[in-house]
Amino acid sequence: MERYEPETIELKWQDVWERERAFSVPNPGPGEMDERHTYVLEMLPYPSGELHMGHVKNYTLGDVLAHVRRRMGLRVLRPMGYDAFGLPAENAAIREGGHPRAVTERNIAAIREQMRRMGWAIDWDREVSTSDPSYYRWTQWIFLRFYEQGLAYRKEAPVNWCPNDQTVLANEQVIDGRCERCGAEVERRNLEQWFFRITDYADRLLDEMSLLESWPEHVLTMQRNWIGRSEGAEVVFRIEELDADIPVFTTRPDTLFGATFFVLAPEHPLVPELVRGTPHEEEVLDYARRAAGRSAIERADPEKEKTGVFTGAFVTNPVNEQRIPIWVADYVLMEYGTGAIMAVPAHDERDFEFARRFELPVKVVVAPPDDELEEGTYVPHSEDERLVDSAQFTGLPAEEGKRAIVEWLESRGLGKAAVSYRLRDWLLSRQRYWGCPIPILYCDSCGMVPVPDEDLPVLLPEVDEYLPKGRSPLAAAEDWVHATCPRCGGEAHRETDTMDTFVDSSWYFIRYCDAKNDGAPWSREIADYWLPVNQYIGGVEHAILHLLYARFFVKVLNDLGLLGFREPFLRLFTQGMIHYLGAKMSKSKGNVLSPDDLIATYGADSVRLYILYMGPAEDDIEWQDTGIDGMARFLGRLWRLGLEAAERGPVDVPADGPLVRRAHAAIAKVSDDILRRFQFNTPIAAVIELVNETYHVKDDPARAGEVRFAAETAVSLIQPYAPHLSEELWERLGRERLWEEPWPQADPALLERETFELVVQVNGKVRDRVEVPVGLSDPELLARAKELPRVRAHVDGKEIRKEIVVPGKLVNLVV
RNA sequence: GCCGAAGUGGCGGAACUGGUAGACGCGCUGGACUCAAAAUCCAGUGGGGCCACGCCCCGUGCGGGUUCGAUCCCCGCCUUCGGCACCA
Repeated sequence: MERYEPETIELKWQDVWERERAFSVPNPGPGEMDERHTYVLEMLPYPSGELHMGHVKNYTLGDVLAHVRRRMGLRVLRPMGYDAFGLPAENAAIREGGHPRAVTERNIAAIREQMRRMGWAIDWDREVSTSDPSYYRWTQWIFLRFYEQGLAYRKEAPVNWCPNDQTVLANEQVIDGRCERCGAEVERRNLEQWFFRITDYADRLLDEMSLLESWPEHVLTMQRNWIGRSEGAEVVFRIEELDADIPVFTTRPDTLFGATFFVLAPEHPLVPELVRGTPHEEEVLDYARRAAGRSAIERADPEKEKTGVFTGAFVTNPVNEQRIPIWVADYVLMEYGTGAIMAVPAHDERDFEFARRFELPVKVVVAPPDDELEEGTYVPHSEDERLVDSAQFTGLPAEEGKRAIVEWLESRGLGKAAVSYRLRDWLLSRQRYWGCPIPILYCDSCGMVPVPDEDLPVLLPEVDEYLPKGRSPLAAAEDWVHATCPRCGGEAHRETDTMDTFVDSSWYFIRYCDAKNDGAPWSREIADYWLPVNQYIGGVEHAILHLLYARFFVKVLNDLGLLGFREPFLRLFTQGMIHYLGAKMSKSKGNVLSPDDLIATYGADSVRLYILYMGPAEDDIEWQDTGIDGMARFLGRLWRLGLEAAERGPVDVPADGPLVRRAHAAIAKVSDDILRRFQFNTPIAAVIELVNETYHVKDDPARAGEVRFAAETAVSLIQPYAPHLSEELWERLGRERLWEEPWPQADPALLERETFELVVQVNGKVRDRVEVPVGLSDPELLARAKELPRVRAHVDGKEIRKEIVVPGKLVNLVV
């Protein structure tokens, strides 16, 4: 018999699919706008190298889903593109040596070939690359719309600087004080940079989570933590000496009477003023300078003892007119709240630690009712606490106390209820070459001027030296930098920073809908037809970064009237990572598996099957070298089964029979697992079982019809996983175009059973099983159970105290 | 420290709504075919015990609880992984 040779079959069908543009899905025409459709999207790859096993898993998952949904009769959008601008691609170019464009194009070509070789059913007519002028023209266009709304702005602020990548980073790109991409310790620098006002959308990013259909709870939690909304109050403290008011943010206005000192962040702008000409000036400024020089990691070290200096100045607590000393300490962060705090050591662990170190008073103002007050100690938060020693508020429960004190402050103009967020505005400018130019001009007389829409795209200039050097390499392109002001016609120069790559990827899923449109980024009608994405699939590493940014973009674009929906991704699935030899795969560890090698050895179908068979798709899993052998063996079995059925020729398929019923059970199981449970490993096991059972009776001539039906069903069900082999067998079985064949339907009548195995327990322990007809009454089932000898051995001579019958399943006798 | 997820054979995992624990695959053992090997096919495979071809006991991280019945629900621990972390 002809051997199963994956490579021959796979190349053949890949050619067919490409020739026929088999998976291209045109946009609906005017009369088709109500057609049933779905958008299956996987996160697009960075072309910073070739595809790795994580991509293989990601895109195979999406592929299975897209195949099944298409065969269910839906119009399925399943596009692909490349996140080609940005640090990953540029660093790859520097590593490999070569111009970023050349290296990126080479990587894209390699990835495209790998995708083709995996047999993924992609609509290649919508392919998009974010570094292509036809794409980034619209990234710039969107930027200008944000700019017009005041949502893109420039300001000087302390920012994160990566000394290795020689650029600033967004907060989201700093992990434990280190650069997300290269691991270098980031530095603080005061620089003028471009920001997106994502903080304006903080509440909507939280509240509109309710519009999502299905996101993993841990991703929502991560986003909530990242946004970090806290409710409290802003309270104004007065510095008489400077005739100035300093607001602080607190979540505990109920502890206001317990404020015994006050702390400013070292970077607080009032610090120099406060100490000018005083004996404390030198010491305080010196402390502020040293704090500025410390890295974020050093400053946040929880082991470190708290440091600080007294300024010699005092503020007045608005609730009791008490004057409390002002300190400067680096445990107060300039970026959060107002950069100043009221310190309540009795009710805040950090303030308590500081108070002990510098021998400052500790005053308890909130405590459980019967607590014996011990002054000078830390009193942790408790459920039933009430205010003590707090003038007219004494005795109120803490929650009521908060409200009452805030009201009192508001009525006197000394404070107000306030909300604070951990989220910062998104720093989007980068001092790197390989990115989307920011379409802004600086005119000597008009100031900052946006590039008019009709002048887009602002093309990325060619430069000789694109290596990072701390300021944008674009500045070296002098001809490009020099421009004419579109307003006054005078001299102007271009913004030379480029955009963060996450800007590019915040709207690519919209462009896919209308990828060839050169008059607009998309047609709203088309975008509203396909979007929001019904199923998004990708790695959990983007839980905050990309997924938060894309949600923000869609909300803004919705406000601008450019989109008719507010959330981009209704359902999100985060796949687990693939480990190899006990660790995450990485080049430095030398434990990288190459998809190409695996395809060469086993064929794409076996790789596709095994990557999903290994375990639940959301779990991290360990790749086992021998595991894939099982998939190759299974496909070999199915191959022989199919060929033998094909050779036997057409036979009548009986309407019923044990194997026919098994096949229908498999249809039900596979469909339910994929479509309802989103579980991709167990369907494979179900088809393997069907094939094994069929294999055992394949040579029985009396059952040829059943065997044929079971074999065809197995081929059809495994098509989303192993499309090449399935297509080949389908053709040899005298059929064609399995990828367009309607998804099989299980006949409910054939899923019904005439008998079932009744489990009989005594005291909850299984003692016997017996095959009985479906539909017996409870007393009949009990009677059957009690007849069984093994049951009698445990029951005879004892009194049956209770009888439990679970219809269709089991009987439990309690003695 | 706070928040979240997970712990099941030699291994990856299955058990969907509280109802047969270990589906399916890997590995391993024995057998068939073969001069031999590969491939393929068949059978077995959680641990222990015995009056051993059938039955008994134990068994889903640990200790309790609820229930006729718990991998599943509740309480308390342990371990691992992930996120946040001087955020006032």
